Amino acid sequence: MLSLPLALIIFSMSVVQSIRTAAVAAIKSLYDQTVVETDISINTTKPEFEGEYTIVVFSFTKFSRQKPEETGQRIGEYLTTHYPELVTRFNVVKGFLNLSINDAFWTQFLKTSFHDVNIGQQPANGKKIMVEYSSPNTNKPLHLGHLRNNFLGYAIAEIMKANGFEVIKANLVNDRGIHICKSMLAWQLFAHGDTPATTGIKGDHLVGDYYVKFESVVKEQAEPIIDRVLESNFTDFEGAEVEKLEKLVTALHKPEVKEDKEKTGKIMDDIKEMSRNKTEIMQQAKIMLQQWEAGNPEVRELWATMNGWVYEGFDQTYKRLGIDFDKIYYESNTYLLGKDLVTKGLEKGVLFKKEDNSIWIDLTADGLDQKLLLRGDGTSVYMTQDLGTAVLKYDDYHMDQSIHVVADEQNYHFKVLQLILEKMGEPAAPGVLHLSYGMVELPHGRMKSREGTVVDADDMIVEMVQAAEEQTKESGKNLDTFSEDELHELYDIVGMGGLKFFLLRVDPKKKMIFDPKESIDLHGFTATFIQYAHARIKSIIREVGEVADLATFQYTGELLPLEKELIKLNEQFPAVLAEAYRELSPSVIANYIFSVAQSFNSFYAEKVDGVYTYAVTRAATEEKKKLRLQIIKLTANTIAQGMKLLGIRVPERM
RNA sequence: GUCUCGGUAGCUCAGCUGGAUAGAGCAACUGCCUUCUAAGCAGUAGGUCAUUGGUUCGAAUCCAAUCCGGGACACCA
Repeated sequence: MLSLPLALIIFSMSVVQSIRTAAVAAIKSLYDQTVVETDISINTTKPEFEGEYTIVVFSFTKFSRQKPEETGQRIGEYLTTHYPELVTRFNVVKGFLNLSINDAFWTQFLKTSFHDVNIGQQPANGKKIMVEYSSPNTNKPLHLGHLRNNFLGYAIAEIMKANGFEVIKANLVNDRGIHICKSMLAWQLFAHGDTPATTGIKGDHLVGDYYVKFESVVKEQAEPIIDRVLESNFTDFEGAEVEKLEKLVTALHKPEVKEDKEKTGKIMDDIKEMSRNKTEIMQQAKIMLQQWEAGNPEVRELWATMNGWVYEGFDQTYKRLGIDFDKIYYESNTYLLGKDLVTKGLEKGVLFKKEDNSIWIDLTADGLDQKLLLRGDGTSVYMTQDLGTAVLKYDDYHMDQSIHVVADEQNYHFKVLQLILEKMGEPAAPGVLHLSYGMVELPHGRMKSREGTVVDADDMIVEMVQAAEEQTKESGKNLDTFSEDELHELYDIVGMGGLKFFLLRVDPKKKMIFDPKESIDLHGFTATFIQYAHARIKSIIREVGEVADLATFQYTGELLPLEKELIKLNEQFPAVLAEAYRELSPSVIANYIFSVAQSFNSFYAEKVDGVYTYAVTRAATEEKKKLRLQIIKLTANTIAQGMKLLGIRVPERM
């Protein structure tokens, strides 16, 4: 085997990858057995054993026909003799082959990477991905749930970019429908011409206030109707509705239902919902929606004006959140698009028509139900619109993948959407991917707008930045050298970072509990902890100043444990980045960056007999100083880059 | 009812493509600031990994059943 080129190849790969390659060769040579690299299980070595990485050899005993200990011993010997530039020592415990990686491998990696501010960035792979996120309704301001969506979408887009994809960030704004008509109507009835300008209220909040007003009027007007229904007086209803209500009310009086709170609640919800639909103000809202669809100029103008207020408000919030989009779709422009598709599907025989002219798809063969795609009167439903926009987006960009960041309560909807696109043979179909994330709950349970437990996004931002300011002042730090502007920027970096990190640090798939008290905490597993580590490093770098020949320096002595540990952790960044992409999970990055910061803090603080073990400015030799400077620069770059992927800034000092 | 996701320390979460004595953070308790920032470090305590059975040299991880919790199953979006 040619040792020099091999060494070069190995130096250009990750450590784990190099070990895999070497192990495959070892097994081939020792046992004449061909194994796939992915069949080799490699873990980081437990701290109580010597070594950095461990090969699990149990599964090799099948073909080695030796005890695990012997197998490990032989592979270990092979690796140290044939790959000395990679593995210097080994030890075998049971079926675990612990490898000590050559220090030169680490220092070589360090030399080539420490100054790379774009560390982890993969070369372009020629593939295009659209990430659609945020997707707000225009009748209410953003709340905590939207924040998780926004941060997730943004971070996923960044992670995709870092993995070499071309990314289009898209926002599909739901700007039309009964919800916005509710706000418009209530504004007409009760606002006396108030605008954001005359009231000083942020546009999205003003519009949201009238939505709330609308709902309270509905509630008021529905009460007498509900009372009549409960007295079996159905004068407000007609036809099939009367029959349904009769059934519901009869059921309500059954003794077994009376005892069952859950059943009673469900029946009452049905009655309430039907009654709400009969209120005068709801009827008016429906008329307004019809007028909107008919293009009534007055309604359209009010609609444009109020949506304008909302967009101004949203833009402020997005800016504050540090979130942006490359393309904005409006449902008012796209909601009619699905109809053509449905016609096409009908011609192809994928869809079918019922007697009332409504159009359906039968998914029973796929274990799902029949699904309505077009109403009997020819108007579209939610699914029709989503089909239309999916096709439109594909026509616009021809992306390889289209990721929809949408809460997991819509899992069924997306399953159906994908299936329909597939059956229609749409080219967009294979690329559609639902990034389903769990809802954000408060310690007491779900946020409910009717109960006023919704946490407003703008309020949340203000609170977090305030908390950052208070805790900075309480910390007893010397803030004299900071200007007012610098302080405000710092509070912003810390407060916003805290909020983002808190929402991104948990696996997106899982629902999460948002405890306001905990979210304000600046200690432990938080953005602040990581930002602090970064600021500390920058402080050291400033103090050290320029060091000659750092870029070409490679340390040749022996590495101390935490020096090695930090380099090793940093070296894993590209692998972590790839995993975050595979799992579509920014939390992978968050956890990793935290462990890097933790590791640095230990490195920073270790002290024996009053002397810092890993001192940089006061290192015992010039070589150690250069080595550690490279290490901390690398660490700062990894932290900054990782946090950037999460949309979180890191301060130079704090 | 059917489908689906989850159940790990008092709390919030990692670990889940099977690997060594299950890890963090918070809360509790001990220590550590005259030397590069104590928003930190070192340590103590805290666990029938929901339960039961199975597969395996090896199970928190895979399979099955059960229990508990969330969500979905609209001519709402």
